[in-house]
Amino acid sequence: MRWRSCGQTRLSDCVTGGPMTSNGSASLYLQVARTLQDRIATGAHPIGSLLPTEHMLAEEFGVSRQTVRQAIGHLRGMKLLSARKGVGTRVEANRPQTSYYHTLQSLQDLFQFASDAQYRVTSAEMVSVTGKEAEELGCRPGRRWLRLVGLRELPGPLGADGPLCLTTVMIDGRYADVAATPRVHTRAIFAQIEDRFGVSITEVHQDIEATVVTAEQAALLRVEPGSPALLITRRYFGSGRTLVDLSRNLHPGGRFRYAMTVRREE
Amino acid sequence: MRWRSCGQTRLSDCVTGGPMTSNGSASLYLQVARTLQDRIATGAHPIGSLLPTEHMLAEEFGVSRQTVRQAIGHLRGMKLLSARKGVGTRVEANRPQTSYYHTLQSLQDLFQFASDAQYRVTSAEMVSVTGKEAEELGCRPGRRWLRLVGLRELPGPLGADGPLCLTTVMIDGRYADVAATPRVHTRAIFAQIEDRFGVSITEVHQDIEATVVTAEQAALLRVEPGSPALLITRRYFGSGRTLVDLSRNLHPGGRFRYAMTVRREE
DNA sequence: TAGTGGTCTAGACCACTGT
DNA sequence: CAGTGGTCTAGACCACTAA
Repeated sequence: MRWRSCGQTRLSDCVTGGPMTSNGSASLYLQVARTLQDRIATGAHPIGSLLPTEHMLAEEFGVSRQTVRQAIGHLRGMKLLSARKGVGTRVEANRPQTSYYHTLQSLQDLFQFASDAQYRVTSAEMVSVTGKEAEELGCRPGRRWLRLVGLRELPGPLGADGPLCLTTVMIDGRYADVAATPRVHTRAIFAQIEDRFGVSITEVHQDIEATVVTAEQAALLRVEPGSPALLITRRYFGSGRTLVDLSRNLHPGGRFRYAMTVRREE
Repeated sequence: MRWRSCGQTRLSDCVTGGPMTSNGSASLYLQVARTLQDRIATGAHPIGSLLPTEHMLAEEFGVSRQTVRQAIGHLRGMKLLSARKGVGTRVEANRPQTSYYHTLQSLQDLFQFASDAQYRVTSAEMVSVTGKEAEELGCRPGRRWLRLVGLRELPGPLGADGPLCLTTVMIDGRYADVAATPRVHTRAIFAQIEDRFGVSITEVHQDIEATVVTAEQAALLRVEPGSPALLITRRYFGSGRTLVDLSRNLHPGGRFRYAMTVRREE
């Protein structure tokens, strides 16, 4: 069935005039968009169905096809519609979903310490992962990964309070060259892999839990054994959801806390 | 000075043909966009400067103004350009900044426990905040807030392991009616305030730190004293960055961890 | 092959801005 | 006021999809 395949609709009949919306002077395409949005919201165009063609809508509303396209473009921006060449315009959602975003300028913002922090690697060894560790890395047992262990600390007098965290990194063997031998890193491991191998990190999974430090960890971090700490595990995924590297950061409680702000879209 | 105020530029001279980009068949507006992007990247159009007018660009490239607008719209979507009616098109950025997003369907997703968890309030008292507490709430001393103290727990047998967390909530006195007396809440406090008072939460600040539970807290949470816990503080802001409510959640380490995924835009 | 959305043009008028 | 971007039109051709 075609929706109103004939006959013309005056936009002034359709636009519901809320108290805040001065619809009288709204652009034509916004009036069209609003009308379509109302129809979608009321179920006249169910989710999954195809909208009338742009040509038909143009005829119905008595506007040019370009104006209809602008209206549809507006609703596509709101994820209410999607369009495919040769097919049509599909209804994707009932109403605009108010979602909230946590925006990062770069992945570096996941780290919440100064960008000049240094990662001093004390041990770098190639290992064949087994059992539980292979499972954590999402690979078959026997695959080779580079394991780094070290401390992250601020340079100069700022670092006098002790290390920021104790960090263990597992790097897929393919990218082991970035840190094959122990040294001091001033750039994040994932960033070095991105640059050196042209891999692009598309997704990061971060996991935060509370724990208490063991005697051994306490000595390295220069805190009391049994004191609280945040254990932050990050998994960096490249294209195809393949794990590129995994880092495990143990932050002494007193020296660190994780802050984030979430904003409503728009 | 006007940039190339006269003379025409053939697009085929401008588009740099990377190995992956089949530029030969790219849309005209994408070729224009690419050319402009190159010029911006190379500093021919410095950040903060105005682009030549749409009319001039159309003339220069030998395309219609609509096509230039499409190209500019493309770059505006990438936050490289911004446009103001009556003024012009301004260069905002050097190159596309790859930003990453953490998307939430709703603020409920900040909570990482089952949505049927109950908040059992054991104490609700109106207080006049002073000193440090007033500072935390960003208000003058003497302002009245409602303080709730209680446990969040799962209903039925799922809750047998003990409470999910020990939660203290401070509610701006204006909205105190939503929880004036101790009772069991099945919906988040902020959501009740949103519904009841028409306030809309536009921003949430979340703060995660590690701590160890005191003897008193341990008894309530049914864990060992000195065991690790996550302390999650959330500040809910309404329009104008006014604090609507603040919640402080103490999660026993073993029962809880905070997970989030960040994705590259597009 | 018929019909879709994607692109493109050459015009036109408008609201807004800065002088 | 002149000039800007924002909107709108009536055409046209194209690449793509599904029958």
